Amino acid sequence: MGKKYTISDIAEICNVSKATVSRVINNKSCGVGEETKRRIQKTMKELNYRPSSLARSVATSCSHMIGLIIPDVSNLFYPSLIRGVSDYLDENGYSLCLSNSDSDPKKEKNHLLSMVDLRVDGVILCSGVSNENFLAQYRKYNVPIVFIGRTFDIHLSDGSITGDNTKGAEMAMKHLLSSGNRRIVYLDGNAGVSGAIQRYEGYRQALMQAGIELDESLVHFGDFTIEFGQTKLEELIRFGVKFDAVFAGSDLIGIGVVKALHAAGKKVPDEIEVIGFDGIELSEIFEPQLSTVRKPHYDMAREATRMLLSIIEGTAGEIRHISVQPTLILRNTTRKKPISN
Amino acid sequence: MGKKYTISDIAEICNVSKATVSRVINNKSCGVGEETKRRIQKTMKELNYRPSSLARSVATSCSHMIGLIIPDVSNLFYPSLIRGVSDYLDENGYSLCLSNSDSDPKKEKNHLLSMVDLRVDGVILCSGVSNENFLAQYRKYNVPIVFIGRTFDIHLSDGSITGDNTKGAEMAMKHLLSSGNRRIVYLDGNAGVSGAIQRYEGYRQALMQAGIELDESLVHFGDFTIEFGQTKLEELIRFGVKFDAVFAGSDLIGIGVVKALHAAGKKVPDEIEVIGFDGIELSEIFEPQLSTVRKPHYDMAREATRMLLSIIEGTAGEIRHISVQPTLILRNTTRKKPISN
DNA sequence: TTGAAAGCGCTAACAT
DNA sequence: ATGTTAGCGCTTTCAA
Repeated sequence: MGKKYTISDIAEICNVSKATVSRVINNKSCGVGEETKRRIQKTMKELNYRPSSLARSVATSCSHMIGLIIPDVSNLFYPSLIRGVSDYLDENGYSLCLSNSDSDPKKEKNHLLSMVDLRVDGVILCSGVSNENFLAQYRKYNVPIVFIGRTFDIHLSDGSITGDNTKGAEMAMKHLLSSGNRRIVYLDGNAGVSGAIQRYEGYRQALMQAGIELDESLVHFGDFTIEFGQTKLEELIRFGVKFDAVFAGSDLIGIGVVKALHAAGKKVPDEIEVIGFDGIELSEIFEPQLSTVRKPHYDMAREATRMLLSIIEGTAGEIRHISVQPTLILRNTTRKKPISN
Repeated sequence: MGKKYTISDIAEICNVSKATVSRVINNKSCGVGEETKRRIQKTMKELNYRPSSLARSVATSCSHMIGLIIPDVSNLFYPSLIRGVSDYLDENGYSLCLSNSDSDPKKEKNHLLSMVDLRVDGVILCSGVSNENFLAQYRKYNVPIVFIGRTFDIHLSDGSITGDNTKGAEMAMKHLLSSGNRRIVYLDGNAGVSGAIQRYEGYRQALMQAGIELDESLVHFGDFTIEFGQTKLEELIRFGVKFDAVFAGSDLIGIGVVKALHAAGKKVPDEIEVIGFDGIELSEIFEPQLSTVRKPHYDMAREATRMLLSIIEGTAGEIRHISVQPTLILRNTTRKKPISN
């Protein structure tokens, strides 16, 4: 009891060759007699025989495993993204190998290499932080890779999908500007990250179009956390910086901002308006519900996975570098209702 | 460029046998001359050669992969748990295969079977919903399995770790009772789940000890979501049910409760006190911060993983079914400060 | 419809 | 210190 049967055992028991058993395992349409087929299936079931994916993988050099590397599962930003990948893989018979990079280039590199060791059929890299040098090297391993949420040189991946951060930032800023705000604080995560760079661009452009000069004392970069939003805003308040709204580069930062505002006795949105970015679940759960610029993470993740699998399976079409338009969600940290259109 | 080298290629190029290359790959302490070793390492590096974990897995029948099955990554409850597993695996050179069961026995079963196909070295099942029958069957496959957060017959797993839900519920209830509440609503997730059953027991006992008769109209089971907490509480309010506190079987439910209370214009905690369960990150982020009964998920996950690996590696000690004591965290949805002790 | 044989990339005795 | 040989569990020609 509990013995691990192999294809040879089944073959022997059924008085057929391994090849025949293999055929029914992969239910090759033709090539196996009905009776034989039934007999083999029966004993496989009876013996609780399960073909080893591992062995088939080495035989076919195709593992049906996909690697997903994200900064941190426990960051409230990623779960829906993972779920998108996981669901699409499930629906297509692939397994998911997950690892956390903590946005540390060294860890990211190691995990990326682990994935090639594991012979995954492809990998999805989220918000990668590797330097382009290593990524270029990585291509040597010939494992298809797609990026989510990070813009790199187009040759570094087989595909990518990101939100249009510049456009999103512009939307948020235009809204804030349109309700009369002039001094708008802008807080964002790591300054070097493409998303932040692009949002900064949107921030600048919106200001410029409104004829407002950019005040450096209002823009600050830190990381994508509640803590950063909270402490940085407390700091600004403490220093007596004047402002009438804040645009945050992530919902987490935005929530930190609201917390700081509350703690300081400022009414949101009556005195200060705030808009976040991303549209994570938490932005809707938190009270007051955060106005934000939403990117459809779950769907983006599915799409990225679809791209990857189509590349792997050689059925890939053309447009492989996608930028999706975010949408402005006005909730309770902004005053106006959505502008009709 | 981009060719996939194998151990044979390396052997050939270095004029040695595969065995020798294998030795340096696994850096067997003895058995390889210094010079040969360097030479082999050099060409491995130059050619970007990476040994196939897959192939080694079939050769050694040990994959260094662990399967983790959870209900839903995107449920705010699981991320820290996953992170605990992932971290411990990382530290020990194992890979993680993740899948979502959606608490659906059928999916759970399929994923469990996928894991044996993948020949993972062991699996961790979170809040499993399979019937004990299947779980008993599953043992036939001889893959070590540990449970987190669900109590099953001890023979169904090689180990398990759960919070002491009964005790936790009692703690919450005693606190609520001690501040004068008599009519305490109790909302929990799926009635069939062991956690809920145990908490119900704690609820009953606390009431009994306080000499209060259990009022069935105050207890309701649904699922572990904000929506359930919210809609059920709205319902109770609408029906005019009288109560002065609520104990929720999960933080998510608790937050839903607070939302409903706010919407109904009830002051929390002044008019109604509420205590949640679990101690997820959100309970601390949400405003008002939720009082709760915390279980150390991250550490529990690490411990479960430690148990699993020690079983796999045959270094397992004894106590394999652990129940951890939760702690009462009093925050802003309860009136009193912690009772000194 | 079925089988024999070679091969996938690696490890592990057992020799030398 | 190194090589030979036989596997690990499966797939895949090529024949029959």
